[in-house]
Amino acid sequence: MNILETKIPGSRLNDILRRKHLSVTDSRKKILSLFLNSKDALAHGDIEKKAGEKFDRVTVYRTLQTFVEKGIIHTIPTADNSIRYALCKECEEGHHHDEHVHFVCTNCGRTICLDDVVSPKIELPEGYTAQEVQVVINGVCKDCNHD
Amino acid sequence: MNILETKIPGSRLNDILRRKHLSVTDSRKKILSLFLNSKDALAHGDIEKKAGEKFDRVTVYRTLQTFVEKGIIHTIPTADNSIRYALCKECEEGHHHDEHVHFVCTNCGRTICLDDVVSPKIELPEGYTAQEVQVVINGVCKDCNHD
DNA sequence: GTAACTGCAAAATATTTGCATCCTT
DNA sequence: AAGGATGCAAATATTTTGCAGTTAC
Repeated sequence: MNILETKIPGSRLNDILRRKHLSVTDSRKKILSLFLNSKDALAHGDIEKKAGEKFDRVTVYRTLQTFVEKGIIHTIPTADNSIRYALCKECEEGHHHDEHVHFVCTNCGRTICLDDVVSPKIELPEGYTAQEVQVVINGVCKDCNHD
Repeated sequence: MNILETKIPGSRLNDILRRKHLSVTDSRKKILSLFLNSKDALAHGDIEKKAGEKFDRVTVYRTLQTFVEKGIIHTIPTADNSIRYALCKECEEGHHHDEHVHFVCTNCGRTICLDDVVSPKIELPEGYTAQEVQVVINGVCKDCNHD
């Protein structure tokens, strides 16, 4: 079985899946490699396109759901309907906390994890307790600002 | 024409719509009154339910879209697929800036605008410029913490 | 060999569009 | 009266479900 045109060694894909007690299959390796090779967050549609005709649409849905449940990827809410998914540094190490800032470029449309920018502490009104803080910043990304 | 079981005076509904150069219709008044009467953000489905069988599903879609375009309501991205809409204090005054924090209760599921909690300034990496900062906090709300 | 995963078909949902009719201004 | 808004029908798009066949372990 080949490693599906990627820079990511197959062993690494295996490791990540195994660590999450998932069986290693072509579709999971392929989809995981898409995330590992992408700097940006991916929407369901992106994954279908990038994976080619190789996998059933339903398999993509199920794989993404499994990955989210196992903490391999996380969802990023965006103002337009399209949920995006991203695998981030922290997630790879096994402990899932996506308390970093997400950036959506209004020019190129890319959604980017800013792993190094941590969500700020926010004072909540009396009675509210926070579990998770999601920050999505819309603006112009590095690449687009160069033009 | 009656004012559709609401605490909001019809004149106020008219004013808001007129100010946005929208013609005053039953569906718009009804949907606007739902927002004015609700402390929480509403999803498309909520609105259909609360409006009863009175309006066509398509009208709800079109009305929400119009309201967003005119800045009467704004969208709140959430991690689950469901976009929610809310009319906030600032919006009523005509200038649309939703730079406040949104709170999603993991217990009761409500989405709440915390109008008084302002989004923090966030240091971005070199090259990135911010236009809008969306903050969504998941946690337990005031009401649910009382139990 | 067994449990888990995939693909296919189809159902269930959600959203968009076109057009004739009705309502607001 | 004219333009805009609505409702209905239907086209699309999206997501979920059931099940039989296949694959990983």
